[in-house]
Amino acid sequence: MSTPKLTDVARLAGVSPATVSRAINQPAIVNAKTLERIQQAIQQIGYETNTAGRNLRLRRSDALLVMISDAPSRFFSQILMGVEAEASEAGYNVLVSNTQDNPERGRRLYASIQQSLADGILTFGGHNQELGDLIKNHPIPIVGVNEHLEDLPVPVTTVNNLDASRAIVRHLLELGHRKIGHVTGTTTLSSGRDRLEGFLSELQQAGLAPTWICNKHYNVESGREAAEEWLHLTDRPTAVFCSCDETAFGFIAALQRKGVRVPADVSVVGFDDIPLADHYCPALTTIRQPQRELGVTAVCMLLERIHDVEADIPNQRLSGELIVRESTGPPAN
Amino acid sequence: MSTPKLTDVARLAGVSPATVSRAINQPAIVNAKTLERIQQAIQQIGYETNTAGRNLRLRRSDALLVMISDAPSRFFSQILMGVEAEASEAGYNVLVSNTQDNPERGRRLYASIQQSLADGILTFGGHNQELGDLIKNHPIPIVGVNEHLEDLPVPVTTVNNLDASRAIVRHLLELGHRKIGHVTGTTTLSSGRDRLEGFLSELQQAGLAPTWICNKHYNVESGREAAEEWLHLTDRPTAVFCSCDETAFGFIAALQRKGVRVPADVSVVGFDDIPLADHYCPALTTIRQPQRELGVTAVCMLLERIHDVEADIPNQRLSGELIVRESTGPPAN
DNA sequence: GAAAATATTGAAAACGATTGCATAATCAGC
DNA sequence: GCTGATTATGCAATCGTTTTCAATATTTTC
Repeated sequence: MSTPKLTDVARLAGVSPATVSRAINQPAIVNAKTLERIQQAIQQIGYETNTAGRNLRLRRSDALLVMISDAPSRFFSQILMGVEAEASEAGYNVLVSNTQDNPERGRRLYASIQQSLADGILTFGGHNQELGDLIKNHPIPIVGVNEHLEDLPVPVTTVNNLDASRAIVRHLLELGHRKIGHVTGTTTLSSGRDRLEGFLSELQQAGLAPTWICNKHYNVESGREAAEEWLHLTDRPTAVFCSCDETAFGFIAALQRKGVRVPADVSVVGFDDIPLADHYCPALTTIRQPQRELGVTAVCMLLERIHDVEADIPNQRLSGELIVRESTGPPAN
Repeated sequence: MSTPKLTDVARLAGVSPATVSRAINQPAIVNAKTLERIQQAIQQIGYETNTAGRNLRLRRSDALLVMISDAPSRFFSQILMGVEAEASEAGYNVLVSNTQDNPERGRRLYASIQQSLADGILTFGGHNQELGDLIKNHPIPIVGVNEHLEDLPVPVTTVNNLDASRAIVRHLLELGHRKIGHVTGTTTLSSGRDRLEGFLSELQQAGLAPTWICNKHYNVESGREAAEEWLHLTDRPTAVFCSCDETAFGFIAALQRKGVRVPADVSVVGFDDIPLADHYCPALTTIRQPQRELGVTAVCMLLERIHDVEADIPNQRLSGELIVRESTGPPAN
């Protein structure tokens, strides 16, 4: 009466449970005639494999855990779509959990593996502290997304922040800018540091020093705050590289409110290419990140790692693409 | 040598597995002295409950499945945070899966319940077709988020789209507008229809007819397209209610590009209050949706339903709040 | 201090699926 | 028609927990 199980199928098809199991998992090795009878029985009573039973026996979960930090990542959902697609393609389920930046919760998440609740972990953003000790003791399949996990032997997939930032600076130099500023992202994250470093190194290569560096975070408020600062500068940069699109929007909006025009008075570049970037006024010059692909790549790496925890998987750097739109132009002078 | 199990704890503590299990799940009924010995043993060997074994025995999964459609919902990740928080509070895990608008995949998702992979389903957006037959045969714990599932006995949590839309129209009327237009959302979704209906009914109550109705979808492109149309109107509305913030942004940006000023030339209202709304130029008048709370409420309803599938759970309508900012003002005349 | 009540524990049977080993059935070759 | 190889199936153990039922130990009550 309740949900049908393997035994029920077996009885109906007149075979042993073992044969039914084989019919499902290795159809090739069971007699064609028998196979058909079993499949019919399965259809007839609407049998579905019970995951708990299967997981128990196989000692695995076919589930992936997505670790995130409370602040919804800038384009978390986009990446998640990539993750979901690739994982489900490979027959895995996707669990989402949130550490809420609480080390204890991070530890419990890690325990999911031991609990055979998940076979591997994808971690968004730097979760170093909570993972450090754990990973050193017992290597578990884990892959980082977007951010490097310092000092931890964890393979990571990111966009090439260094190159992308250099491309931005080069673009601004080509437009004729010589006084260039940067509103940083969160520099406790590797992406924030890399974007800053790319910015500095490309400037240096051109024999220039940064005109303005404003230490902020990846969000809209930072853009507004940066705009306040910019307005009070005596020697204003003619172009500003904001470390993400949201920050750029906050920056531009705050300036526009004070009558400063973009790009006539100051050029602004973002990073990420969120959907709105193309529809802002002015449309935003930015770096397009392969968001979905980041998710897909991460899952591929994780699956490899699950297959062999010791596998030496190199970090994947996907390249971002500079998209030139309306927010950048020649300096005013 | 491998991961420790209940038996190992039992041996170490010198008790039977049964007692260990009780020590974990109902500590009150086990002798204080024994309890402590067991807890020490658990600590010592680092025992973690194996979920598969537990799920098999208990015939449940402690997992929730979040169904989504491919297009990342406008603020999917925000709601997801609410879901995750509430679910983990209640000891549930959260699975994310994507039907990709494929009925077959929807069916398989549903099967997750039978597979004891998840105890209940949260569905974002209308997944009627794929669920219709299934739900009628076997009632399963399922709750809808954001959108009503037509003709299906599925409890739903949404924002009160009707009232919110009325509030918008009232706000515009108070400002003196008499020629008001609406760019609809996806009207195959209940939210799109409700927002339209609220718009119409409030106008009617004021003895007015809508000046312009533009049938679009929930995205930025729709806003741009609507702007094209608006520019070609002979009798232009002085205020436009866009069905979501993104659409409003697309609309405003496209107008600004043609030299039309907001709100001087036309007032624009959005819906959702995404983070950028407050930092756009002009800052957007919109409806604040309790995104996180939507997630929390949905989980509460689902848990009730899991507890008793037959439970009669009323739909929850959370109220949105009109946030007046800079994008609306008196008509130009 | 004995009987009755209560508090703790253990033995063993599930939960549902998979698989090594052994057996039975089929087939090829001579 | 017999031998040996091959193909199909079944038996039974196992994965790690939980829980019923019964047994034992500890109190309480009169």
